[in-house]
Amino acid sequence: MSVSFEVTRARPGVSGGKYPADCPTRVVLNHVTSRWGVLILLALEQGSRRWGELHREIEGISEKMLASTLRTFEADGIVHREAQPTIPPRVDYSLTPRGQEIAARLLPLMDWITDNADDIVSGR
Amino acid sequence: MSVSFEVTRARPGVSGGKYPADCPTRVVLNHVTSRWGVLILLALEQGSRRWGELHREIEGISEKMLASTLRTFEADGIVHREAQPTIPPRVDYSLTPRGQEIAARLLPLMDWITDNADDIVSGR
DNA sequence: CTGAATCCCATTCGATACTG
DNA sequence: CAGTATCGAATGGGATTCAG
Repeated sequence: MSVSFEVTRARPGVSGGKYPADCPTRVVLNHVTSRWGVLILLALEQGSRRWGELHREIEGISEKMLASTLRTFEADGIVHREAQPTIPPRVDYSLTPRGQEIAARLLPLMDWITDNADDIVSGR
Repeated sequence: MSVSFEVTRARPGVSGGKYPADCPTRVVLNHVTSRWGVLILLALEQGSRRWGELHREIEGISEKMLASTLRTFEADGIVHREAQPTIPPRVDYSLTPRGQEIAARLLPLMDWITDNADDIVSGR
């Protein structure tokens, strides 16, 4: 299969490389690290969530940003959306396998931040 | 009314927790995942860099954002700034131990993104 | 209940020009 | 070289309204 290019810049992984502006990497990175992206992924990492649950759990997010971030992730194949055509409607969001891989790599970061945020913010 | 939450601590790491809007965690998370934060940290993870090197290596970043992101990280104790009072001036940036801990947790994420970005963006 | 659509303001971001 | 100053543009995000 012609091997996805080492072109993506003959680099040994990210380490050692540059960060071309036009790289798909940038797009995905921006989605994941978007203002609410990490929080949504971490919430879903703990299991499927309904719209309202996400809205409540992620304090401060507006309906607009929750909707648009979820749609972006759905298009990326990171989040799965399952709507039940009932009344009232019920929609569940969950991570796809791909989303789970990302979330798994986000957990160590968040745990570290959780442990150190107080010190950092208070200038220690 | 104080209410200094031990709440923030009462949880078993992030896993299982909520994400209070006023939590220092949010502040740090927003710094790290700011538009250029991750790229700067990963560039510095490979070693000390001069201003101009960072500017060249991180394609697309404006001088303004490079300056302000670096200052934020410096205030957080994540990046160390060392200026030599020479002419022309020379300023080196490097990760503090704290910054290295963060960067170490960013590498697995970036490596995964590097490996999968093409598929995601092209809709596979 | 789960959104989509619209309006509008605040903040962020980027390009350019300028300085020690 | 390493920034700062400024300004206009883009984006984020709140509030409200509407719909299935």
